[in-house]
Amino acid sequence: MAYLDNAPFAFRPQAATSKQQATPISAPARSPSPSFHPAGSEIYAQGEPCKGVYRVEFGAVRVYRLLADGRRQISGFHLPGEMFGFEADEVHHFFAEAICATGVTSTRASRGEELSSQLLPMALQGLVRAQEHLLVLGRQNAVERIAAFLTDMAERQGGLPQIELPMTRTDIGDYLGLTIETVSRVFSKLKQRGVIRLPSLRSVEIVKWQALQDMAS
Amino acid sequence: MAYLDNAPFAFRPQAATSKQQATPISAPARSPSPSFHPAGSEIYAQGEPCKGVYRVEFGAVRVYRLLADGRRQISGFHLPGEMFGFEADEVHHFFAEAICATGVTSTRASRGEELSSQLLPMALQGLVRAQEHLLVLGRQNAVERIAAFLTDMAERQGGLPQIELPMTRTDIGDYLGLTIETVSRVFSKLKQRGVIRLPSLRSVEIVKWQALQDMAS
DNA sequence: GGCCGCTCTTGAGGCAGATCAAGGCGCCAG
DNA sequence: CTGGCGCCTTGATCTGCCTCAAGAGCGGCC
Repeated sequence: MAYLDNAPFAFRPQAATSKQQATPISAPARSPSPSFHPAGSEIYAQGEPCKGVYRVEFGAVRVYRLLADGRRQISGFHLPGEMFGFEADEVHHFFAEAICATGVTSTRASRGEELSSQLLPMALQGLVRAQEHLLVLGRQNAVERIAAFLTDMAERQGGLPQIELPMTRTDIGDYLGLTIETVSRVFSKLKQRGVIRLPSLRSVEIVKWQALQDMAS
Repeated sequence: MAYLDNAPFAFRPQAATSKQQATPISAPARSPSPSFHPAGSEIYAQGEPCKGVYRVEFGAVRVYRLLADGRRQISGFHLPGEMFGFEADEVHHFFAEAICATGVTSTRASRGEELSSQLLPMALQGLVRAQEHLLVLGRQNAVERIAAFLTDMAERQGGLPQIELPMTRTDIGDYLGLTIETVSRVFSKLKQRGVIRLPSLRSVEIVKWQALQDMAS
C-alpha cells in the first residue's frame, strides 16, 4: 500500500495541528491489554468468538458488515476514547478494522454485575447513535447525509472547525449508503458554496457552521 | 379513525389463527404497572423525560423519529415479549406509539447493578438489530428490503409461514426507507411470482421460504 | 343499504443518485 | 527524476425509486 493509509498516522481528534506523528503513542498506564494495529488490519472478523469489548486509544476503527456480493455497510467509525465490539451473544456479527495506525485496549468478559453497570451506558449510547443513523440512511438525501456526517465528526473531535478525516471517501460512502462519486460531488458542491474548505484530501474546515447544521436538518 | 386501526385488535404473534379479538387481554399477573394504549395513541414523545423501559404484553408498538418537514423513520417495531424505550440519558430521543390496541408494562428507574445486568443483554440485542437494519437501509434495494422485513417478522412470530402485519404499508415504508407505492408494488411482484400470498390486507403467507430468504441476501 | 373516509393498488412520468468512463494528484519505489 | 499505483474528481448516461394521479377495496356510520 502507498498513499496516506500507509503512513504511521496517529489520529487524535483533539490535536488537529499535528497531523502526522512518527512514533506510536505509548500505551496508557491503566490499559489492561493494549494492542497495536497497523492501517487496514483486521481487529476481529464476523463469526469469530467475542473476546470482550474494545476501547480506541489512538487512531480510528471502522466496524462493518458485508453482503455476499461484496456490498459493504459501515455501521460506525470509532475515535479515541470510544468503545466498540459490543455483541449480543458470544460471536461477532461484524468486522472491525483499523483505518490508520491504531491502538486499542480490550476488556475481557462481560459477566458480573459491576461490569454490566459500566457497560450499559455505553451500549445505550451506541444504540441511540445507531438509531439516529437509521434516520439518516432511511430518510435523508445525499447533501443532508454528508452534512450530518461532518457535523457529527466535528462534534466528536472537540467541536473545532478544522477536522481530520482518517477514512477514505469510499469509507464515507459505505457509512452513508452512497457511492464514492456522490460523496466527492457533494464535497465539491459544499466547497463551491463556501460552506467548507478542503485544505487537504483528508482534512475539512467548516466555514459556515450554521449553514452546515441547517443542511443536516 | 376507521378501518382496521380502530378495531380492538389484539395482535399476538404466536396465535395467527385468531386474527381479531373482541376483548383486550387481561394484564399478566407479574406485571409491575400495566397500561393500555388504544390504536394510534402515543406512549411517549421525543423530549419527554424517561420513565423507564417498557415491555409489550400484547399488541404492537412503533418507535420513530421525525424530521422538521415531517419525514419519518421508524427505527423498530416491537411485538409482545419485546422491550423498548432504552435511552442513553434521561430524555426520550424518539416517539413511541401503539400500532393497534396494545398493553405495555414499564420498569422504572435504570439504576442499580442488578437491574443493569438484566437490561444489558436486551440493550445489546437492540444494538445488533439496529446495526443490521443499517445494512438494509444503506445497501439493499427495494425487493431485498421487503424480503428482509418479511423474513424478520416471520421469525419473530414463531417461524410460521402465515404472518400478521399489525402495521400499515406506510409504516412499513417508513421502516424500510421506501414510499408506500414502492412497498405495494414489491408486495404485488412477490405475490405475482408466487413467493407470497396475500389472504387479506394485513396478513401474508410465505409460500416459498427459501426464495424469500435468498432475496434478503 | 348507501355514503364516506381511509388504505391500498396501479399507471405514467420525472429525478436523484448509481454506473460507466476518463483524467488529475500525491506519494513512493526505483 | 520518472514511472506506477491508489485515491480522488469530474463528466455523461442510465435506472430504480419517487412523485403525481386516479381508482378500487374495505369497514364504519348514519
